[in-house]
Amino acid sequence: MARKKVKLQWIMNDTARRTTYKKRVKSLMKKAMELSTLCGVEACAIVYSPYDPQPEVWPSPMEAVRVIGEFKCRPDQTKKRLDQEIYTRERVAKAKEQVVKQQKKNLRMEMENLMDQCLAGVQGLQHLNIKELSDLTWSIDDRLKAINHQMEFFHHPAPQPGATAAPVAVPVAQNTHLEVALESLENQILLDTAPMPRDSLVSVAYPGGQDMMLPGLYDNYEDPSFWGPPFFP
Amino acid sequence: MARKKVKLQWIMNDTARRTTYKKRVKSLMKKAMELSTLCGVEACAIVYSPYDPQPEVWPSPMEAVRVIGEFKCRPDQTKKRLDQEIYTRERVAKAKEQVVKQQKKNLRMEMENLMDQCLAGVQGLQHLNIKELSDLTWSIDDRLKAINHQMEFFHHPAPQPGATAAPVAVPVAQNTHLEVALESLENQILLDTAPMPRDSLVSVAYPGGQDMMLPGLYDNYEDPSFWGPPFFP
DNA sequence: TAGGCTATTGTTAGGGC
DNA sequence: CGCCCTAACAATAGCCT
Repeated sequence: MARKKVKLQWIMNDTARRTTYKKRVKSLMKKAMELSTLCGVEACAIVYSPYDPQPEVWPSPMEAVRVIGEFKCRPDQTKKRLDQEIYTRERVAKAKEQVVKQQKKNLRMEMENLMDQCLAGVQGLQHLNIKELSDLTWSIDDRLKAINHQMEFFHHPAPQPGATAAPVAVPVAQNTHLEVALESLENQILLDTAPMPRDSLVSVAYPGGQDMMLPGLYDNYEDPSFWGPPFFP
Repeated sequence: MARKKVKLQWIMNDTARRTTYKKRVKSLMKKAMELSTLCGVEACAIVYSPYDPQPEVWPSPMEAVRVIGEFKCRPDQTKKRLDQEIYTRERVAKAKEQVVKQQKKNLRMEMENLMDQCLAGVQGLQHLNIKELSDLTWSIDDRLKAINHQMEFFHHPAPQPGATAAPVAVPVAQNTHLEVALESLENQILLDTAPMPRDSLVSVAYPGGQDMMLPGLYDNYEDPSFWGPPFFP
């Protein structure tokens, strides 16, 4: 019995995932058939799965290809919508890349500052009194906290500034702060770009209440003034 | 409140159809999204409707085109499946055409017989006694019944033998006997052809219990022996 | 693995506004 | 038309075989 409401996320358990797939894909096709019959509309649905060499297709491979062809070849607004989508997608990708880049830059700068301070401290260690030593320790501790704060956005990945962008290829149950922020950024752009905002995008939640600041929708994310380190003198 | 279980057929009422469409297409896209998320599979869904100049597409026009392209270009079994489907479809179309053709032929022959009998009756009317007159009337009546019986398969269309095939373009609530028979024939062929019969086609019901005989799966439906008039001397 | 079962959640037809 | 509501209907998660 459906004891609990399942969360909308990738099902880890293999057999459960397969079972759910089999049930749901069948339902989906049925729903498509019902919609087409009840409302007299043309429709098609295609699902690729690792459980079958052939994709699941409704109403038939031929019909699907025909329907899609009609959709692809339409020269009017559909074409424009496609171009618009390509444009938006590129814009989102570019913005995301800039966000990640700047985030890494922040991290690197803070680590360099920390190293500088450590180096200075070590070099002048013999000349410091207890008070100065304590201050140095606290200062270094602050820098460490700042670094940790920055690193939180990357969560799991190694804190090396030169590392590639978090390659979270496998589905994860818990998104990193960076991922959440990127998603929020994408939603902002989509909302700004879309002529008619979709319902699913209207409510842009910000889980976890992180304080990573997202820029407004400006065109050049290269400008570091948008990303100025909030805690650097 | 959903007081009654709706029948799976085209909704006549315009506003109700539109409302149902709006609700169901939204649900369909949601289901597609859930399936894709839960099971980590690629999927797309496209619905054309008269209620919107643009088709409803999930997950996006671009993705849909990409997914379809992948499906279309696959050279292996998918291609074979397409060819197989084309072959089957042609076979079904040919069989259906032959059925309609023969049905019309039957109708025409019966009408000609009726006319012959009427003509003979009229010409020899003055020589007939009461008994012969009664027999003639009953005979003509039988022929009329036979014609009506044949015409039942066409139901609404004009009974002219030269008329084009029943052009039931608009959705109808009640299928004609001919349509039901043709559907049954199609299902027979699909069952016979399909390597793995689909669940939805296994139960080929024959609503109304009509007595129109469907041929077995032979290759030449032209042979009138399969369609020999059941009530001709 | 695939079906069958059922408690539970999800969908939606029909109304009202 | 679109939106909200609710009861009736449908889908399905988790078990079991």
